[in-house]
Amino acid sequence: MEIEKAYNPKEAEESHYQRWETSGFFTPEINENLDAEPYSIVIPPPNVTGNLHMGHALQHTLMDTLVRWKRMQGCKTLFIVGTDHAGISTQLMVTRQLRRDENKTPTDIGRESFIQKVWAWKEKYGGEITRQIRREGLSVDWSRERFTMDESLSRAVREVFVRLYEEGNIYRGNRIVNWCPKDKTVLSDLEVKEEKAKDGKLYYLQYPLKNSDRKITVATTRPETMLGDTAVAVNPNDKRYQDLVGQTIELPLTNREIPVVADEYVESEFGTGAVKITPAHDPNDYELGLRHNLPQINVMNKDATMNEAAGVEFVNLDRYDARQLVVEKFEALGLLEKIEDYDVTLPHCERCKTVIEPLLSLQWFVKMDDMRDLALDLMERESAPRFFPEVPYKKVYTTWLENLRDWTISRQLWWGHQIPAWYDDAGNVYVARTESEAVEKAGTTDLTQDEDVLDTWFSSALWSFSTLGWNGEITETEDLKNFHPTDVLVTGRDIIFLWVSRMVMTSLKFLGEKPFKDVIIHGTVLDKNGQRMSKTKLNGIDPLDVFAKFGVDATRMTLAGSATGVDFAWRDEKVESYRNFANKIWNATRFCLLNSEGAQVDYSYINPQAEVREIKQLIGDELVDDFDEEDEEFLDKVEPEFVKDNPKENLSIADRWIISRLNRTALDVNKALGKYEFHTAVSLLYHFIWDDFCDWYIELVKDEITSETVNTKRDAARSRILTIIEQSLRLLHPFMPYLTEELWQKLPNISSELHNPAYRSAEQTIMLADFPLGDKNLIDERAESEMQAVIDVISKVRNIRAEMQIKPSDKPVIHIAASGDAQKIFAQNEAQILKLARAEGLVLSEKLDVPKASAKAVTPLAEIALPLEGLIDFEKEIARLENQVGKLEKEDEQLQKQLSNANFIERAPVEKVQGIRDRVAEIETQVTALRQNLDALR
RNA sequence: GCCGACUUAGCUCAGUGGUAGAGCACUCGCUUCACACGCGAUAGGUCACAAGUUCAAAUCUUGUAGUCGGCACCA
Repeated sequence: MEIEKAYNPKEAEESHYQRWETSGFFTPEINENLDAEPYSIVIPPPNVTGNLHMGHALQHTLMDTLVRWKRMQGCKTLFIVGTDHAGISTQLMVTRQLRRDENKTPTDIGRESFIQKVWAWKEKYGGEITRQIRREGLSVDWSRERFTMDESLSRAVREVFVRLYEEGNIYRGNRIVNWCPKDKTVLSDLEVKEEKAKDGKLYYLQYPLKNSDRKITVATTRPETMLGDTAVAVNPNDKRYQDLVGQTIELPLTNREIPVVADEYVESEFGTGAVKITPAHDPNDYELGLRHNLPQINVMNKDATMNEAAGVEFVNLDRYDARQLVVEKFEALGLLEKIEDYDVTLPHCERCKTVIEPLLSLQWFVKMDDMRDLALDLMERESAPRFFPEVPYKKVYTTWLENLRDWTISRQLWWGHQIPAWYDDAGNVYVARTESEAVEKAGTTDLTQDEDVLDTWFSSALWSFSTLGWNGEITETEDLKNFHPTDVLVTGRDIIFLWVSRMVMTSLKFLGEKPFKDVIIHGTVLDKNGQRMSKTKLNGIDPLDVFAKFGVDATRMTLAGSATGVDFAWRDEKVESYRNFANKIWNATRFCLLNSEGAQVDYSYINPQAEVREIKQLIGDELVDDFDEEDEEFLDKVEPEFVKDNPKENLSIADRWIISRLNRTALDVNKALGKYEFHTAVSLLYHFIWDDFCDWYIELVKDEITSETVNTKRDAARSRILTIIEQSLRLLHPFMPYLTEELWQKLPNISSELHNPAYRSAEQTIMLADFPLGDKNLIDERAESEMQAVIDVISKVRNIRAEMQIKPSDKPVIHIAASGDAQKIFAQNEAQILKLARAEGLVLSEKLDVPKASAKAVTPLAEIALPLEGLIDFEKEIARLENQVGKLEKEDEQLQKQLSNANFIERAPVEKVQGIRDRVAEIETQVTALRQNLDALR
């Protein structure tokens, strides 16, 4: 068989995905088992404008690993994929393109044609992210791909809106909101990021009192807002100002008069103890204004320039220019007391980084209280959803819910779900699922729909069930029945509030069940200096570059290999090591294939009992109707017939050892994945395959495998190693889909017969093979410890060889002194010991009888000596032995310290104490032997 | 201001109440017939610091320092 010397990821990556997809392997319908347990995950929908980044790659890898694992186990598996319309960023992108290509603004072309342009843009470029998802190898069901603005999903949005409105949980009102002057839309609190201002200043302005020489000083960071001041407030208990309460101020730069009011909100100790009140431009002032019936004067336009209410001198000035002018004018009037440097953190638009302007504005809001309580109850009652890692996210999530405030859901955009509210001439509002429903309610066709659209996250909040068909009108589908609640949500911590919690709330509210059982919060991939990757810092690592350089599978291993929930700095070296790992597997398989004549993949070669059981079952079925597997007598009767001379039963220590290790690994991998400890699974597989299988097992059986003598024994050995690699590939498949499929298809005797029973009629693929669960009965402690004894001997001899600088071509004789039982083990593995330790003879005895010029070593079960006449450097040998004695004695010292502690003997568990005593005895034996050797050398 | 996480070998990170682990880098040796993206053998750590709980602490508790993150407030 022709097989390349090195793994070429690109070839494998290009050849399998399309077949997987078109053969329907990704759809749940591929599962023929009617009773199969369902398993489902919805992908966090990436922005339709988006490009794949490392965060996606990480979460996608984790989800796909779980899905592939469960699918191989026979679950009816659904992995839902789709994209998010991403209101603001998509609108911005198309706006930019419109300006570049046609030098027009959205307003120039009008709402309808602009939206058409966005759809056209989406058709043309929106597929980029889905192409990249395919590249990652994700086993998502493309036949169920969704977009948040699909007709059914949009219907779901309107349904939810109408129902929340009708029960009074959605309302329209005037509130101080976060206004982005650049994007010209309102933002929710979660889309605002607080950042330190570079050179913040605090301005002290003096306001003269009417009919008095007195002035009252207020401090502000935003002097331009004074043009909209409608009061000055002081604390009622502040003696300095008590007499001024109720008096009138002549507000400079305006011809308005404003009152001094008293309010508990003002802290006397802070600043001057007097606060200027601008109800239209500050949330606290707004509240205070309501309490004191103050007018609200909006002095700004939507782009943060001043409006006419600010006065003729200021109109159309940008807010910062206006600030400058206000300060200059106060100075000219002699009313500028001072300017201090001041550290302020200012709210910024998360997307465009513009400083947010708090603005009084008429918007739509959701009252969250009812839904919040549903989510909190769920956590209280069922501890659901379960967060991984639980600390700190369970608390973060709960605390946020407890302090939840109303959600601003309207956005001044055109791209998105237009708010299903219509107004008649009189300004009456009709909220309805459709325009005709609104017309019916209003009794007139003369209606105008609300111009605004909904926050993108409003539709995302419905994602877990809207993708499965729920839209209010349709509330029951096969998919909903089978796959909701979904099993696990995998996402970043930045959207726990924006998305995770809102999905929980809407799902509980509208379906009466949670959207998912578990939530995995993955870590953040940082750059190699531990900095967050960002577009502005240009330190981002493009997953596609990494794919091209090291392969998709190596990248996936790197990502899955990081501990769940923990941030980690990106290292190309790490991917490189998994690239090497891929190559290692490639070559191990290559070796097996180069020696595969007469061999086949057949599980009974590594688990003869499975075959025995199967045959017994067969015979049993023929002999008696109600064959009972537990019927020992019966079993014994049928056994000898076919067990005799079965080559599959001829297992060496090494065979039993690797089978034991394989099953242990399989058990542990399943256990780790069950706890979402991907990194544990990765590490188990890495070390089983590289260390146990490649470094030891292949070497141990190499001579037998490559033997030119054709016989059943050789073929059995070949079948065995092939089957072990086949099982290993299955275990690895959820992590490294391309490599494992590529190799699996090359193995002899591969067929759908190896599939999980649920997929027997599907075209052959490793992704539907039965995932090895591991068999406890095949764990062979004895084989493991016996193999360890052999490995110890080989390692010690290798150590002597290296330290004594013995040429590879020099082949000494190994003398081993050991107990009779141990001698038997070494005798059974003589050929392997000689080969791997590069020796030409093995002498076994109770006691060593070797010349003085010998190098020696001890293992727990054996004393080893290599007669090295003429090769031995006595000085070096003494140093080497002393080094070993030193290590053992250091350990002995620590253990003795424990044993000399009476409390330890008394209180520590008996087996612990005994374990230490045993170890001490072992050390003593070894030290004695080594010392005798030292004495002999001196 | 409140809450939280992290600090382990040169680097990046696992780990855990009972003798410190990996990958990479380093040192030495190897054209050993799957693989130099390899093989073999070493070396390297008072597990941030201090106190406490315990027979036993790198692991639990408290405090300190540094790093990072979330939330709130900001006249």
